[in-house]
Amino acid sequence: MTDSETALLGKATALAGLSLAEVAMAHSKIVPEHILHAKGWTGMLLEKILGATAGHLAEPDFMELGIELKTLPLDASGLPKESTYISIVPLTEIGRMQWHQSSVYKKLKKVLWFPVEGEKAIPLGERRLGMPLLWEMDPTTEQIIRQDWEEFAERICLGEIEQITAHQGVYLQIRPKGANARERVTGIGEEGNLVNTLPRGFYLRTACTKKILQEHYFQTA
DNA sequence: GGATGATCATAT
DNA sequence: ATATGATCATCC
Repeated sequence: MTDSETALLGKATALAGLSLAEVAMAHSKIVPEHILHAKGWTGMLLEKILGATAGHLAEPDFMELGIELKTLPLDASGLPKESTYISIVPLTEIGRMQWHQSSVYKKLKKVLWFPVEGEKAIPLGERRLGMPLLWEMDPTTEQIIRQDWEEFAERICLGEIEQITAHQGVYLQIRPKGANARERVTGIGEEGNLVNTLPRGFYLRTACTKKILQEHYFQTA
């Protein structure tokens, strides 16, 4: 591990066990009353505290380190509660891209996973942070995600975006990603023409994050 | 109860 | 307008 990686992991590890209220107070932030109107608050808080730099770019949060920060909401059993948003699907360009150029690869290559209590019964401020994990995508996982991505890329450039549902993909899935169902962006139609369609995002299924947690937080035989 | 499709807030 | 941060609400 490089010095800057060690420093980042150290800063993150120092937060483990703290409640979001404690973390927020230490940084003069107010905990929102209702998470319904503050869905991304935890992730943005940690980005700010840890010094993420990428902003809205299609690059990892810590660009110089190539590390993406992801909070991981856990249920009462300590398993991931939700899928993880990765990036927007570049509908008109994905056909000309290679796996290693994709934002999915760039963002998942190295991830600082930050588990956080995610049960709705726990008020946002009382939710505690878990022990962060600096994770590097292993060849087995990459193979699965890469195959998912390449299948999606092929279907999208063949104009099949409207036929893709969240059911496709082993670890990766494509779901709508926008303000609402009336949003429109440019995509590729069935005749190879440009059409208006819903914006889509890549998401990582809990099947993948469950496995990551299993392999790194639990005793294995 | 889990997953899918829809939605909410913010930054630039 | 489009990206980021995600969780909600409903269906199965």
